[in-house]
Amino acid sequence: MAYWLLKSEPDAFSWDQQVKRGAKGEPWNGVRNHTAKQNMQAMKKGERGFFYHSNEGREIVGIVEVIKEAYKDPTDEKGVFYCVDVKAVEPMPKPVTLAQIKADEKLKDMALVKYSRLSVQPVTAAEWKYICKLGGLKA
DNA sequence: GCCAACGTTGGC
DNA sequence: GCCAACGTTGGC
Repeated sequence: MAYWLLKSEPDAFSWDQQVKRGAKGEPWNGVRNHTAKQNMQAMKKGERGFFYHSNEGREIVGIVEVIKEAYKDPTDEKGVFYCVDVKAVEPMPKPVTLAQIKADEKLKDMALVKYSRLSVQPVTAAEWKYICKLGGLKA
C-alpha cells in the first residue's frame, strides 16, 4: 500500500470541487511532468493520497482515493501523459500547513518540502500516519 | 550530446 | 511581485 500527495491550485481545481464530484471522482488530468506521470502510473486502485492546496492556503486539506488507475490523459493531444481518477474520502479536520511540515523534524524531508514543484508525489507510510494524526484523523 | 536561454511553478 | 528551482527547448 503506497501513499501519495496530489497538489492543486485552488483556483484551478479545489478540494470543494473534488468533494462535489462525490463517488464519481474526478480525472487528475493536465499534469505535464514526467516524474509526476511515473508516480501516477505507480498508483493502484484503492490507494490514498493527500489533497494539497498550493499557492493559496498551502495546506493539506483532505484525503482522496484512487478509483481508476493510470490511463492516457485525454487532454494531452500527444498522448504521452497520463492521469488517474480520484474521489474525495474525507476532509482534514485540521488542515496541515506547509509551515507546520517545514517546522517539524519528522516531516522536513518530505518530497513536498524538497521538490516543491512536483505536483504528484509519493508519501511514506510514516509520514502518512504522522500527518493524519496532526490533521486530527485516526489513520 | 552539451549547455545556455527561457518558461513555469510555487513559496515567500 | 519577486525570485529560486527545475524542466524544456534549441543552437552548436
